[in-house]
Amino acid sequence: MRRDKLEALKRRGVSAFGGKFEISHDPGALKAAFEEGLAVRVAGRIFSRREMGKAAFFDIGDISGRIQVYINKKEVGDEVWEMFIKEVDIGDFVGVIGKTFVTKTGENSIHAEQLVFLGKTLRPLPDKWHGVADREIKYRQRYLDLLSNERSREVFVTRSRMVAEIRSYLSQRDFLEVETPMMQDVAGGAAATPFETFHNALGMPLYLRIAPELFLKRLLVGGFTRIFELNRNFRNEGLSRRHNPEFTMLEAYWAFADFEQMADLVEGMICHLAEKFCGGLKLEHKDEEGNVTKTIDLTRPWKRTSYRDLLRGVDEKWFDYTPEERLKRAGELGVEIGPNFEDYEVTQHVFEKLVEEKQFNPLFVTRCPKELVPLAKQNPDDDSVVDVYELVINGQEISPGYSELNDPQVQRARLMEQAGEEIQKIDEEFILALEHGMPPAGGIGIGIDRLIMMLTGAESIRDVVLFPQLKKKAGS
RNA sequence: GCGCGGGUAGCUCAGUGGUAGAGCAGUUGGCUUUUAACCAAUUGGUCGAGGGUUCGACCCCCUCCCCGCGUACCA
Repeated sequence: MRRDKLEALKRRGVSAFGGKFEISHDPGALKAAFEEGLAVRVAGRIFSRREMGKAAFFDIGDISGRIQVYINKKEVGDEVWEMFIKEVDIGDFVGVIGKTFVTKTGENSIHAEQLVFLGKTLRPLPDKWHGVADREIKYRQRYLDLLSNERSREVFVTRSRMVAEIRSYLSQRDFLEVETPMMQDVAGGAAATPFETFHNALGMPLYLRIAPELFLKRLLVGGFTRIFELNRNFRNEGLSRRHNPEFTMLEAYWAFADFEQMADLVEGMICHLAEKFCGGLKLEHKDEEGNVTKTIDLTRPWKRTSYRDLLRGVDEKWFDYTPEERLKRAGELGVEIGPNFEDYEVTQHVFEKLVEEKQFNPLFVTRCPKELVPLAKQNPDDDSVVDVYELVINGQEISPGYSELNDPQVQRARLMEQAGEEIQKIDEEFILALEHGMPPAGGIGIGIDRLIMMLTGAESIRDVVLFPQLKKKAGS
């Protein structure tokens, strides 16, 4: 049907897929800063049309927004009018040359003097009122979601602006953005299963990075003092509402700082984003009907509490129990424990289920057990804990921050302890770098996707990642 | 991986062991200030795939595929 119109356009001497068209305004920008009587040239896709015999209204737009156009037969001429009626469909691209005006009903619009055809759409757009509701279509064909759901457009435009703002926030504080390898010989810096690939010319396996940490620290050794990297990490693990196999991570390192300065930096940055993009520090998450389901209060200063105190809040005698008693108590508290859990892992699971997942307002968890964080410095007064924070907001870990471990001998020992059961191999090149001297430093990581979820009120990571990973459909 | 829910027209959704439905989109006609335009008519289906039960299956049973939620894995 629409293909027939391609032929009709050709007969009319009109290029079905258009070309250059100079514009004076983006549709949304024109609508936002409307001024009457302006000569304008606007291009966009037609999203709806209302015909009335010899005149019509239609809406054109793009990611910037939409604006209404008025067109009538007498002014554009019979030829263009006939093309508009017979060959132009919802979804097609057109250019409009005309003047801005306000309709009887008060709608800021463009009065078309000329209409230029700029591109044919061979398939119909989704329902104009409901948009795309099918999750699978939203994720597999994100373009249809963006075209038909205002909310999705908002989230992704906001994400883009927030990421740009993070970069500018850090560069204003003299942090330099750097790029380190995504393909690594040893996938270090975290404990996660990596994706494996193979380099033919070098004849060696390579791993997609699970974290940039060990390379960023090499740069501290090399004399950089304030650096960050904001890019993708890859982890070959399960998918969930909070996990996508590739996700965006910010890591920043600051020489001669410690984890508390890093906490201040992160607190300041997240509050800045909330004030700039979310209208303040009280965030409301809403369901599809617009009812408030959750409120997150980012008012400063954010609480800083030790890991052990938080667990004592669950059970004040938690650390007085024997490991066997803790295992039993975890069961009583309804926390499922795997078969070969170490004692600290039992405690960590109780922490995750009964503290982390219930914590919506920001909380810096400090003095975490050293087993959990082998790349951080031990506390000088109690070497069973490390000088770190784990920032929890919205029931999720949003950001860890460390006083970075820079003693190569201790670092090797700590990684060896860890490597026992984990697959992690020691990155000898990293240890070698540390032996050349890494300055004391603070470091942070921020899971950007989860941060965006928290700030935009998205329930699933798939709603803040443009193309989330899905299973390949049979036959496609 | 396991458990629960889902897959019906391009989109949003109803539906029943006995001829497959609505709204929007599309098509045709009418209408020169509409905005979920309106009025009239009309086209459109592998009911996720395959097998089974039945006189008859979109519906019941089995297997598989995909999506969602939960769970497991996850510094």
